[in-house]
Amino acid sequence: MAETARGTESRYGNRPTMKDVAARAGVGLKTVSRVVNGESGVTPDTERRVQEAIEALGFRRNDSARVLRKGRTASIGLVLEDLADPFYGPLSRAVEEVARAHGALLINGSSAEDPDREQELALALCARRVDGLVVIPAGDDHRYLEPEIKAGVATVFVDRPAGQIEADTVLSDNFGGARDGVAHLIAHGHRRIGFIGDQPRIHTAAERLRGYRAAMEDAGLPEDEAWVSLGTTDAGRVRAAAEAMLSGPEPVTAIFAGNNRVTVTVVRVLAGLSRPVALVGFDDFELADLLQPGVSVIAQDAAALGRTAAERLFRRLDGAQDVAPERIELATRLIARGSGELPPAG
Amino acid sequence: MAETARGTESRYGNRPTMKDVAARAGVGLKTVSRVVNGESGVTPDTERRVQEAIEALGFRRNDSARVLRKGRTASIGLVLEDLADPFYGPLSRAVEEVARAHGALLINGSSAEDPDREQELALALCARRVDGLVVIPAGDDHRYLEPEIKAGVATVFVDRPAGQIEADTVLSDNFGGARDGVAHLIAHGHRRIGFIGDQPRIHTAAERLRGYRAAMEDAGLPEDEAWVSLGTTDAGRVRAAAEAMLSGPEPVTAIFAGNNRVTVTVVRVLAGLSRPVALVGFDDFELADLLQPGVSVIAQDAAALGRTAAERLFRRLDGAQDVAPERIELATRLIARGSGELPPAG
DNA sequence: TCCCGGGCTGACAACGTTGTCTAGGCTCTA
DNA sequence: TAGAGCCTAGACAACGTTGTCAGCCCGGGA
Repeated sequence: MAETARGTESRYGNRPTMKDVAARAGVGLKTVSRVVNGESGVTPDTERRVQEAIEALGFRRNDSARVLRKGRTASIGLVLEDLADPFYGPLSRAVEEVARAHGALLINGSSAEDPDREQELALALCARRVDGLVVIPAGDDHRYLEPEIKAGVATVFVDRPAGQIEADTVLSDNFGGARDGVAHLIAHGHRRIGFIGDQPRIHTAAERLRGYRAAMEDAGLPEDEAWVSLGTTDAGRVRAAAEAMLSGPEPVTAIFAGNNRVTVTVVRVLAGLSRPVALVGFDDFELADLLQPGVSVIAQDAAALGRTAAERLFRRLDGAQDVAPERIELATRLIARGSGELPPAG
Repeated sequence: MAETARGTESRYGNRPTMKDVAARAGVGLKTVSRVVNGESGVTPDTERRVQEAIEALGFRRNDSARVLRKGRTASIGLVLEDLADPFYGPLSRAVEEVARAHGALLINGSSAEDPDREQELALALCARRVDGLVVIPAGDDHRYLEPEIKAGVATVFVDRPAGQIEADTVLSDNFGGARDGVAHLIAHGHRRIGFIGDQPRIHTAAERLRGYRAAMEDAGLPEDEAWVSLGTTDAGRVRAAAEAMLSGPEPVTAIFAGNNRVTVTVVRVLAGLSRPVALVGFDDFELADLLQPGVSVIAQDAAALGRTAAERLFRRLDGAQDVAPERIELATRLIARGSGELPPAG
């Protein structure tokens, strides 16, 4: 414990470096570098000696030093809301696959829907000198990223638009999707339709509400304050909102749920009811088809969002710096499974 | 376009460095470093001048250089199977939270259940000099990590044990969980019980099969080759397996599903059947309670697995290097929702 | 025999930061 | 007023790698 194996090739507790490998192989530092990087111009015999030394010492190149020297990290950052959310898993995975195809690693962090945390995370990633950044915004002011973008950090926003700055953005057609979903309910005879959504400061929530309103207006239906409820998506709040709009003298006969978490809670509430209430939810979810009745949804393709964003990002990294920022909108798809086709009860 | 703003404070296209900030503020390099790191010993006036220069130039410290100098990256790596799998989302998030509490970032990658890719990823993370590594093994030989561990990379394996090396491991009680689940079916009168699981080379799959066999044996029940099916968890394979054991002269009256993906497919198969078949699945999943009947499961706590592993890792990083590797096993929990309590039909 | 060219190889600086050490100016006390 | 001591500030080396450049050796041609 007192006497450690110090001073043979490398200091105890420290990793061997190319210098150590070079010393052991009896060659120059640069030759080791050449072998490690598979550069040409090394005789087979020298290469073998170096390889042996690498094996013997358990050498592994220090990428921090490499990055410092080369300027590129071959890694990109992903700032999302919550890795545990089933919507972001596939999105994240899609980004990772594209990154992998470009030889880059993915560093990610969850903002937990907190703008300060988003900023902290994004800037920490910039300090690591990620080559690019994919951001699912929690806040609505991204001017803090301007110096970074100017300095060459390719940045793409996904799922929600950037605030106060111009940048590439990949979105689902939240407005159109919600409008289609509500129109679907209207087509099945509903006139009193509730909307339960996320907090209005969140772009997707606002857009979906706008879609709901557009569909109601298109159909010449009145709107009732009591039919719209916005707020956090925790089960308690959503349950209360649903129960409120389902009671009273003129209860809604159908509900449009603003996202997957809301939908699930609404399904639970409706399961406890005796009369049928129609439901369409935004976002698809596993097993939606197995419930009784199957839950009709507006599906968005999370993987496609991630893939599109990441591809856009690497296109910029591969030279298209001066292309103007673009806003890409992906279509949504109505999947009818039964719950949206129930006729109005009562 | 030809004449760029070169040579004022920093080269065009490159980020400003502390040197640039120092020049602009008219102070020494080290003073900038002090300000950036909030060290003491700088007069308020000097600090203000430096801060102004930082703002003006949009300076952000280069953490690569910092890491090179300091030796610690304040980041840990997570190698898992598939970020898009609903089981790994919460696990990953839990690891991230612990990392965040220790001021570290999380770099992660999916192995896609491919041992070579797992190794490639893990070693790439080591080259980045992550301080520690959380690994959900895809392969069964991890000797390739020995030099890294020896060099000080704290490593913890989760969900499945390390192969061929001694290392900290955090597992669920797969054997006990499966045994309890099958015993639950037996207690409700079943004698012909099927087992559909993942590939036997995967540790969890093997353990769960062992649990199934133990429960059958404990109850003195015979075992039939035709009741056990192991293989990939894609829907086609699982569907075929389920249909096979549900047909013939002596069909099973209950099925134990080896993981969440299998369970979901089995639920689909059973939904198409006229007679009731009992089911218990390993892994809980959202909405299991809303299906008809509710799906009984053996639940493991993915977040607890991740949290426990990450805490173990940081305890090592915080000085407990010489503690012997430990194997921690977390209990599972039977959640009865109806599908496991169906009596044998026919 | 000398010179030239090409293939290998290594010395050295640089990337941007932090730790160490020293210098200079100030205050405080005798 | 001189000396001690503290506080602020900057010069410099080092972290481990890669790019540049120069040197060596060997073979071939004149």
